[in-house]
Amino acid sequence: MMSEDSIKEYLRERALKATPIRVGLLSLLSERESAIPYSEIQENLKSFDRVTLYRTLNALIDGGIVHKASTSGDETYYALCSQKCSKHCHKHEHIHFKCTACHEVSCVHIEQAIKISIPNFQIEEVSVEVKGVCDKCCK
Amino acid sequence: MMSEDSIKEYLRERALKATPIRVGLLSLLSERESAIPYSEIQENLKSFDRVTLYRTLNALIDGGIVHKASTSGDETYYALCSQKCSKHCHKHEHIHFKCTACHEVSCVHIEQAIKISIPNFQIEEVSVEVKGVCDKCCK
DNA sequence: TTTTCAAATGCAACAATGTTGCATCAAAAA
DNA sequence: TTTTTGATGCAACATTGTTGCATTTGAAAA
Repeated sequence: MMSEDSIKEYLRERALKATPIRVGLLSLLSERESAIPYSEIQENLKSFDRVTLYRTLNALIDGGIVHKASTSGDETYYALCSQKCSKHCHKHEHIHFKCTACHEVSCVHIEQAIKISIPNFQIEEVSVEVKGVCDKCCK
Repeated sequence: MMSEDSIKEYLRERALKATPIRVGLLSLLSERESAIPYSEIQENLKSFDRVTLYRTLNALIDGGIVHKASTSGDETYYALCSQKCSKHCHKHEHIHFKCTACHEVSCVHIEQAIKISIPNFQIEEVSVEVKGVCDKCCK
């Protein structure tokens, strides 16, 4: 959860103008712990043009503020990056977990690094998506 | 690489009629080692209706014969399942590797199982997608 | 505060992707 | 060969995503 002022400051730090749709998108993403599907973002920001929303999402992904999560399903989910990401370095040391019960997608930070090596292959990026039942639904 | 006859037999084993588009799709997928992007499949099978292709892909995925690979990029890739998959159990003990040089997507079988555990979460399925440079392009 | 200007927006038009209903056709079994 | 269930093709539609361009606006300079 971020205040409007801190969102604006955050945007300016990244050389992005603090426009209403950007502030709206970041508010939405920051007040939720889980990643949010595109359709829900669209619903929440439907006062803005659809094209503008696409451009906003791309601009914020480009700026290292937002990332796509769980693209393997039908819908694309979006979530805030940890503040360590930059324009040219989207590093996510977490996995995306999609709960098959509540359908929430969350970014789970894991202790052990995932290391994969394949002979003669040069690994640049590993993304892991896990499906199952989350702690809330396991109760 | 599978013969037309073995493809037909394979389909019937799974209670799927051996129609021309299904045989065509499976021929295409089996004569290639890597996963194939939708656009290329579409191009190869353009004599068939676009709708029929979608239904064919879904039917074969449903039947445990084909799976989607590397959905996180822009395009969906498709590949043959190992013959162990069934209608209700798509188990893939491999990762999807997308080469950033040649853009080929391949299913790489890895020795060590990927085990991920998160406290209080029940894990059902783990999918791993790796980007980097493949052995052919590393030379 | 007002001016300035690059960047962001909204709109129109388009392209690609994916889905549904329905009449017709064909694969596989009787 | 006939039958029948499931697959196909076509039309129409829905969603997702993109591009060009005129207009507006955020933020910095005057």
